[in-house]
Amino acid sequence: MPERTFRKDAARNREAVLAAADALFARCERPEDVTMADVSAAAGVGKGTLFRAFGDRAGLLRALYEARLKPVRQAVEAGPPPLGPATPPQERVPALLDAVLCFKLDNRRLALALEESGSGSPYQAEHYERWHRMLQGVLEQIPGLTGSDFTAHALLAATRADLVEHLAGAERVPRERMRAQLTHFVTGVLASGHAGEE
Amino acid sequence: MPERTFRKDAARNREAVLAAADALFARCERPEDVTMADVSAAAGVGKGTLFRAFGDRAGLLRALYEARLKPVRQAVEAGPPPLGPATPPQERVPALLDAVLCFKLDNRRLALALEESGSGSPYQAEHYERWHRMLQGVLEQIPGLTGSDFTAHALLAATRADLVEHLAGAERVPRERMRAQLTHFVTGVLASGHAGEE
DNA sequence: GAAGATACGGACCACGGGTCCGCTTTGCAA
DNA sequence: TTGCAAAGCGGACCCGTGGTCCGTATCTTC
Repeated sequence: MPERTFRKDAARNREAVLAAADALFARCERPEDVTMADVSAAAGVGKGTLFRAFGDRAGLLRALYEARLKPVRQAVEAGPPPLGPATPPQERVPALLDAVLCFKLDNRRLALALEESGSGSPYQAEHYERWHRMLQGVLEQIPGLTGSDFTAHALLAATRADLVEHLAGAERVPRERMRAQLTHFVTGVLASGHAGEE
Repeated sequence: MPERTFRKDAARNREAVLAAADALFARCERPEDVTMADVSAAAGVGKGTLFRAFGDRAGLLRALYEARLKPVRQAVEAGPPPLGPATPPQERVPALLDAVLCFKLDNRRLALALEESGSGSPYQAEHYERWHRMLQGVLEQIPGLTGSDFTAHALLAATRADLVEHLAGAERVPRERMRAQLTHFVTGVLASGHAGEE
């Protein structure tokens, strides 16, 4: 099997960088003033090492994001209801979006950094594609609901990192209130398929 | 009145810069590779002039955007239905969002440039605030609809420049189809307030 | 037309992402 | 244990970009 074997020091440094970046992004105010040099310095590593390990800034962000996202992904792909695949669509869609929202609330700076510095639009990122496909798939199982492709985009747009950041930061909307509002909104969208039918 | 009087050459140069930037953004593929030096060169003007006239990159973008947006704003604030204030809310909300969408379709690159280079999140821009206030105000006139603040944000999020760009560019969704989908989505959201009442 | 204010413009600066290459470490094999 | 590629290291370096500065040119006013 072609699974590359990594040298011990390379692996150690990779972890150090990941940990340092994590800490820096958590602490900082705006993600763009965590510089690559900062990260490498905080990790006690040269810039060259950092760039060889992750390719570029976007690569580092992606790696961090993916690592943090892993538990959520697993819960969605093979976990118990209300996130897992056994959930009826009507319930699962709000649960999915709530999970996304919570994730972004818990990782505000990181999500922000990824979306804005992610080398172009966030819509090219594979993790966005994954969410979109998943959501669209579930939406399609809801009878009477049309335009699942656009609907999935629109619903995900309501959880964009910078919007979340704005609401949580500038408008000081408390976490639970925000979750309730999003859920209410999503539920409304799902119900709308049936609204005009009577 | 304290209305500063501008020197003739200053005014001329300002216009030249605006026109040049407009052309460059319209032509380019990705907005971030229109550089300030490019703009000043295309306008036949020094960089100093450009920066004195507009402050910084975001200032230039904002000025351009505002200029383009003016007709739409007027139509919204004092025009005939379905955009103007005389329109019943149920109709006006989709019309407003359709107008935003069309504007972003017609000015893809510019809107993109402004949202991503706009010195931080787009949610701090005053034009966003204006749209949001307006939309929220109209939403509040719709009986049975709650959470107008969040709903306004969520609906506007569905017209984000990079989403529009993604759909129009990568997914090749035709203009009319996109408008129809957005309108359908918006109408659904509005109807949802009444869905659970019977 | 002279004088003061205003604007011009391009050389210049700071800074951040990303590269390069001589040196070190590691891991395998004899 | 020792030898020796190969893999990895790291910080000096490069480059492009936004933004500044100031001597010079242009406008306005009297």
